[in-house]
Amino acid sequence: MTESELRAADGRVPGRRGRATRSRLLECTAEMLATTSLRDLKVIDIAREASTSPATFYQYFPDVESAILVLAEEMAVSTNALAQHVRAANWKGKGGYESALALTDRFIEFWEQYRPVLRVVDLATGEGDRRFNQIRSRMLNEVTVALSDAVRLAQPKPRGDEPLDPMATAGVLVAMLANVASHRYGFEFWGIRTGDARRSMAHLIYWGVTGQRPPV
Amino acid sequence: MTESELRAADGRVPGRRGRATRSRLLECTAEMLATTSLRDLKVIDIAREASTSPATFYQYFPDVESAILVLAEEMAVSTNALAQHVRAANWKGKGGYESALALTDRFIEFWEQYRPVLRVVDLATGEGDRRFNQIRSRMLNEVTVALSDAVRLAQPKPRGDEPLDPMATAGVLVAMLANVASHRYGFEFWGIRTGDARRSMAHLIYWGVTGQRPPV
DNA sequence: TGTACATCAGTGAACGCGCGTTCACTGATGTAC
DNA sequence: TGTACATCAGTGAACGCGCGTTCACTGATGTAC
Repeated sequence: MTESELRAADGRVPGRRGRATRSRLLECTAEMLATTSLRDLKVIDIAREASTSPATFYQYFPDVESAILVLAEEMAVSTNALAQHVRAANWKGKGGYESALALTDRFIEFWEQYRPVLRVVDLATGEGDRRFNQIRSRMLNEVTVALSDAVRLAQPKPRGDEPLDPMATAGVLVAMLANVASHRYGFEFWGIRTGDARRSMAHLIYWGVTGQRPPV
Repeated sequence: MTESELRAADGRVPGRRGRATRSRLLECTAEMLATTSLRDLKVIDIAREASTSPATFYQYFPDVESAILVLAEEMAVSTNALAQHVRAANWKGKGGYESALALTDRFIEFWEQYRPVLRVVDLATGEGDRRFNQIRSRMLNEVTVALSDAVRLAQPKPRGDEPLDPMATAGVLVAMLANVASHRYGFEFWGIRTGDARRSMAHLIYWGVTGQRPPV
């Protein structure tokens, strides 16, 4: 286990050239996923697209899902940017509302960038695939925890009964962001303008985090 | 077009027996979908489950997706219960918070009931399938419009600048409900208790609808 | 109530495509001296 | 700098499974008289 070296299917340790081919295959997988359903994404096509042969694909990945899993892991790593953004944000007063708007934008950008991979992650998660499920959990967990810290700090002391659970509130807000981001098209279809959805989200985030009415 | 009669593949008009077989196939499709991914759901298996033959399946549906489409349409019809629930709700004071809690519960129940079909609807929508996309839009639209009416009525007159767009706020809230409902398992995984998520959602709904802080 | 005919319903068995997958091989690259 | 050998990398071509799909047929049900 000490050696977590990359290995080709037949046990070879890939050199420069091999690794280049492998990442070309990953790129092509990502590209094709943008225009093709997982169901219709065939090893042969990916290989052709990467101007190589199916046999080569199998040298690096046991199947298409495994290649996407690698892409998903790469994506998961880059969520820490979102989390850092949340941690760096200021949640007081007008600045807080700006932070909420900015977070909304970042989320939507992120989703846009990884839309095809996210599609598969969601699909596989829904079907009970453990590996994708873990990636999904891990990747959203970091942002959610960061946001829950913000909630914990910004929330006023409970006036009445028991306060809300910060992690629950953060989780719900992240769920909101995630779903709006992934169904933007549906919003437009209903005649909701992106700007309006953005402001509604920012309001809800501000409410959720601070417990206060936003300074419009 | 006047005759929108059900027709079997070869043009026959199904009688009692035929319609019974058809709905048995639908039932089995729904059942199997609960434990099988769309990818692995084969005509042969559905047919076997319904103790009939693949040839019979093709008598009533051109393929598996089409059968699921029928199930999705049935589901879409039953969303009007959700919409009616929203319309019947009272959003003032303590009762308003109760309404928010109740709506949350209804949503989660609904999602639980149709989880397998919703999975496919989301998947197909994500992949750009028009038919499923339309069903999704239609089914969420009714609730969203109902909720936007509530927002319009309950929202205080704009103090400062421009008010939020009610439809946008409603859409965002519905997105939140939908995503939390479909990823309940993920919440538990993070150690968030269902009760806490429920309260956080109700708070956000109350905020979104009334623009006021909830009466804890 | 019974018989004959028409139509509805279901299916066994087979065909064939398409794709996943593999293997024995050729070609490319690297390195030792 | 050149040559030989080892290892890395890539692939053509084929095999075969599994499934979608169909067709010609048998069986069931309904109805007319």
